[in-house]
Amino acid sequence: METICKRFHFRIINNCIKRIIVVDKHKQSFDSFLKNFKKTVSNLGLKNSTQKDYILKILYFTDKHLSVEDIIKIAKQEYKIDMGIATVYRTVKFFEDLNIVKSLDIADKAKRYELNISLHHDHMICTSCNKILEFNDEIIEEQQKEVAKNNDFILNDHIMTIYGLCENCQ
Amino acid sequence: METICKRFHFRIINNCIKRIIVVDKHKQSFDSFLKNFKKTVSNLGLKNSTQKDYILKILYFTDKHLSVEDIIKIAKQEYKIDMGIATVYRTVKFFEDLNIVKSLDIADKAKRYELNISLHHDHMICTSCNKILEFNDEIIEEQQKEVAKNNDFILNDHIMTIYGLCENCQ
DNA sequence: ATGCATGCAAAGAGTTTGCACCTAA
DNA sequence: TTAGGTGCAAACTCTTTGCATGCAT
Repeated sequence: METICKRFHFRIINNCIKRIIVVDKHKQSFDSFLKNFKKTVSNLGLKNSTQKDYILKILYFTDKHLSVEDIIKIAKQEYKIDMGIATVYRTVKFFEDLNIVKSLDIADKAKRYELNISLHHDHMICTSCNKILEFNDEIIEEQQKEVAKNNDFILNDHIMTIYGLCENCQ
Repeated sequence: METICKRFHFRIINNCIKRIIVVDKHKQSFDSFLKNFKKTVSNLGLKNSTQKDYILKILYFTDKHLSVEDIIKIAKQEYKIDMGIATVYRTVKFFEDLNIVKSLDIADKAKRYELNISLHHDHMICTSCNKILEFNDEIIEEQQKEVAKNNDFILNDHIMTIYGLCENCQ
């Protein structure tokens, strides 16, 4: 059972959703996303910058979970732009505050960042090759609400990460 | 529906299990646990030390998730022992390798450690007061296996953390 | 013109490592 | 006796901050 969800560029396999980012197809939606973002920044009384734009663009057009160093490297290689590390840290933090970016802790290593504009999903991390797979499972989502309710806890967010061996590393 | 599981010092509420560590009751079981641990260390051709013993004891007799600094503080206050920070880092890492300790990443802060000798459980963290509640939910556990299976992933471990507001902070 | 944003470098926080000394076996 | 353990300090990695300058509005 496999369906392709064109709208969100997700492939749905047995209730699990893997994100497939098809860069070119996003082009148009990115432009409007960026425009919208810039407006939000203005409305907050803050200033736009090419750095913010590029960091957003880099996060938008990747299927990976990037560290701050990754972002700087991509900016340099793909866009021939040098960005100060402090700027990138400040910007991803700002994006987190705006709730358009989520951070992900991977054992021992630097924090990684990803855009938070698609469906909520969780992660499977291969402990051998460090590959990150994404999934979304309705039953787990529902059951979490149940658990929170039973503990008088107001659920705002959650992280779920499965560690193991991916197909190739077994 | 509420049962008390005396053996493991857990209270079971609506399928959710909260750990209640009753320190005194553990006394006897700790002694045998420690004995067993020391034997394991010997069998590995490694050496025991009072530092290892105390770190194990501190982790055993707490219901909190301790950072390395916490462990040093408790050692000093409760047991009048000074331990080098490097020793504590090395020891908790060693415990992790032995699979008797698990580490827990909390946003932005130092890693926290807990013993891994009881039932598997996950965490709910209050974003207001930082309190950590533990829970275990069979449906979620099962569904994770399902997800892993559907993605050709061999599940070894997982982390699940719910963020929200606890009863008191709402 | 104003005030937020940037980049650099220095400072901080958390963790690891080298080394001389100590101690369990 | 000797291999591993410990504590100190230095090193390292990741992240934050202060400040002069740059740039969007």
